[in-house]
Amino acid sequence: MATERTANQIKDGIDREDLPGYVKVTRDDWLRVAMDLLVSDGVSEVKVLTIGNRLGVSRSSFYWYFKSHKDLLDQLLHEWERTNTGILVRAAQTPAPTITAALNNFFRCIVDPNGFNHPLDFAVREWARRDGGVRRVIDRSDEIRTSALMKMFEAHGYDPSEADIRARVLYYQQIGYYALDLKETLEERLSRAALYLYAFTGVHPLPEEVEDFKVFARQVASQ
Amino acid sequence: MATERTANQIKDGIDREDLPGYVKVTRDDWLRVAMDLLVSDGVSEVKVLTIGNRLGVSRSSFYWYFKSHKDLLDQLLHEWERTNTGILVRAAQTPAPTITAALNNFFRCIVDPNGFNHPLDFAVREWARRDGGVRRVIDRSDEIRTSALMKMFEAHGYDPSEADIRARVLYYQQIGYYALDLKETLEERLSRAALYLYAFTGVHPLPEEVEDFKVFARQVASQ
DNA sequence: AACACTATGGACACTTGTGTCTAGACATGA
DNA sequence: TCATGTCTAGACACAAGTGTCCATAGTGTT
Repeated sequence: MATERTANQIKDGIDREDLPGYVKVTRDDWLRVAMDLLVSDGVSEVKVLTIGNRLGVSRSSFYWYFKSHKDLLDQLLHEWERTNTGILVRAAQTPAPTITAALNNFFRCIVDPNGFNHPLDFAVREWARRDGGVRRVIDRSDEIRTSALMKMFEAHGYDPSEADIRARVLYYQQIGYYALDLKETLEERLSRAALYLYAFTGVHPLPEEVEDFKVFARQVASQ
Repeated sequence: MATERTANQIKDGIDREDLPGYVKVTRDDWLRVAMDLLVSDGVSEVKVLTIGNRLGVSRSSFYWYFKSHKDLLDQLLHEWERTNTGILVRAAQTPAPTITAALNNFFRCIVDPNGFNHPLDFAVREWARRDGGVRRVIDRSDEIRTSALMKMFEAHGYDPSEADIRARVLYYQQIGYYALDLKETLEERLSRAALYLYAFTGVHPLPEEVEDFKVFARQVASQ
């Protein structure tokens, strides 16, 4: 009896018989669980012990893959920097016939689960409050993001100072929305889409543009 | 030699000879330093040891005034609840001739150092992410605040659905602005005031209204 | 079948935090 | 001046975290 799990079958019940040698978990496994913890509970909960327990592996094993706890955190920050800002900037730069369509591109990447990762963004932001190094990295990213959004408004005929303000209001309110951590449903959010678009651009969106966006949002949400 | 400070002269060099009996610090001193730590470093840094060191007093003394560490945190949350939301709601309810003037009232309380305390608000928000009890308290406050702002827009002729959106954009972006923790100077912010007002209301503010606000902001900033 | 190599487990040392207990310092009032 | 009551200091116990050391479990190789 006592059907003990073999070394390669721990971890969420997924078989890992492909792993070479006497390996229970990989470096990526440590990183993945660390990232989950960072996102859901904040940097202060990213603990070697906690991750080890989740992986069903002893704490000492961690030090085979990472120099130290700080080493792990550096990797997480680097991963954030590599992904989130690039996604947002690319969305802002996507060509669009009207400002409303351009804004739709922005919101597409916001609501897409495979797009901008706000829980991660927010966790890193919180982390930055207690770590000057992180603070510097995040300041650079914010600058890059807002200036990309400003260029987006400029490309649709707003003069520089108005483009700057609208970029800020748009970006700030989006960060604020997730800072509030509201529990709205998708439909609640979508019911306000047309009015949001109007408030952000100052022009009334075409009904078909609003409808396009709603279709897209429902589609990615049901993925 | 060895000019030792007497028991009543610790704490930031302020004489405290008025304290009765053999008292070095008061309950309020513990609360005040705890609040400072909460605001500047987050709830995880509100430690009995740290506060005690800052007050120049032993840790044990803490337990004379508070039942436990959690007891202290409860007091801080209660203090936040008592102050911040009320200040914002009162600003939103202040009578105003135009929507621009009403918005100026809102921003007045935002920039006033004696008004809305955003570092505290943000610290509590961060805290809520890891504490369901705090989460419930903060959700209630957000609801109260946004609905007060919505009523403010409605009172100036916006229909309910537009008032709702404009209240949300205004409140979300304000939370976002402080979430970003930008290092703008007051003049940088003021240079954008007219455009912000336009973006939030959809109507161009009168020059004298903008000027009124700038005068007020410079005045409270130099206090 | 012995070996080598990689990754893991467990014991240990150290640090930092909370909370408890008890002796004692200090002002005040009789 | 001496007792009283209020606050404080220091020692202790305990828990949870990081990091180190070394033995050893498995795999793959010869």
